[in-house]
Amino acid sequence: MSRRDDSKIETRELILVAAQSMFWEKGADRCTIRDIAVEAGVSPATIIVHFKNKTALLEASLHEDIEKAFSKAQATMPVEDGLHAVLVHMVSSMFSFYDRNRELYRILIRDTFYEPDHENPTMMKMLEEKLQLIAIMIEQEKSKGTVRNDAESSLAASSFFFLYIGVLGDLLRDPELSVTAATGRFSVILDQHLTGILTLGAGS
Amino acid sequence: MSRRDDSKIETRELILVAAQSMFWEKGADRCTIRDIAVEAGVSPATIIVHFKNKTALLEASLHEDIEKAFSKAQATMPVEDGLHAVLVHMVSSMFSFYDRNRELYRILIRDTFYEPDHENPTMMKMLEEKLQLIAIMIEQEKSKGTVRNDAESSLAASSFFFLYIGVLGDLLRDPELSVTAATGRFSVILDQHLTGILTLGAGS
DNA sequence: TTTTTTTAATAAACACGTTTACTCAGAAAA
DNA sequence: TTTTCTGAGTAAACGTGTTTATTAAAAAAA
Repeated sequence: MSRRDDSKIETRELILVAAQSMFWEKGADRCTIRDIAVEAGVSPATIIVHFKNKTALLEASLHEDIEKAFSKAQATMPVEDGLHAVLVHMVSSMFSFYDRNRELYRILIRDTFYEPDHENPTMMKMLEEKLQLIAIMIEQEKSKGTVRNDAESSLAASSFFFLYIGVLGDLLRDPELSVTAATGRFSVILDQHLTGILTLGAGS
Repeated sequence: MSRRDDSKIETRELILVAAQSMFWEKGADRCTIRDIAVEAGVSPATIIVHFKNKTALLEASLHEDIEKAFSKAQATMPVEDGLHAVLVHMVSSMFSFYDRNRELYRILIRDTFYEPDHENPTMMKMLEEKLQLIAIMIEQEKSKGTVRNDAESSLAASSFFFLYIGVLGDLLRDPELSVTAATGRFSVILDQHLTGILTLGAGS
């Protein structure tokens, strides 16, 4: 590692630290690249050299903590209590995590989620990874016999994710909605999804 | 109606027509308010006077057609074929509609969906309306006896919507994904949701 | 009719993300 | 060591959404 590379990494870290604290305190929309540049002691253009655009900087600022929160939730999964309990636990944990700064995570998702072909890949990459994990869990439930064998597990994982992101959206948009209420909402929705809402024998 | 009000409406219409054709042809991101202003023969500031911001203009440009597409789909619902067929029909119709300009509708959703407290209300208002409709349909299925009475229908409607918007997101983000494939994906997901993915007796 | 008030429309300016053209210190080559 | 090359960092400029201050014409009041 040359001296030049060292200082490059250092600069990147300087920017990242400044961005993290400023995004967190003022909100992503209310804090400009110029603000962060001043705080980090670099020029605005330098930030773009290191992070391509503001959204990429936001992703870089937040994704590590999200990853950690997920791992922590995963480590405390009530594996004995069945699929429903496990999934509600994961969702509830993440809801609590995002609740610490709803506004900020709302903007992260807004600026990340509907980009095409994953132009800002960090966040979407992470999601796909997690999705894979869920699919594996469902596959394991199949071998336990609790999930029907004909249920395609990657689609079931997608469904789970769509329901999760849906309720999460409600949570991030609506300041009136408590984490508890959102978790309850998700719990019911998941239950409907697992057991079906049709009367027996009415399946399509 | 005074002469001033008349000309105001006329100006608004001028802007709307220009916006519709330019958004459609160049895409929302690649066409500026200044472009539209020139096309409409007004100043950029006038557009903001009439529409508050670019997103509001985009909403106003598109919402009527979306409404029409939905009504058309609703009018051709295969009501005899059961809930699954009806819902897949609605979703399939809307997918085909959005397929005419995926890029444009992707941006509409991106700029609309994660706004807080419904700052740009047009699109979200519409969604809530449609959600209400779905909830009523599910309620009717209950009285027919095809849906379980203990399934909360507003949450069931939300679920449906989350699954729909999830697959729609896939469609709008991924140019490789065909309408047929997306519809198929949704059909399976909906089936899972209606009948449940758990083995019988394994319900929570 | 004359005066006052309202407001649709606008030009100019502003804010902010991003691009461009350039510099100069450090690495590589001679 | 001297020269050449590379690329991290930047100042200045640009593009574009939005705000501000102003105007003038229509409506209301006198």
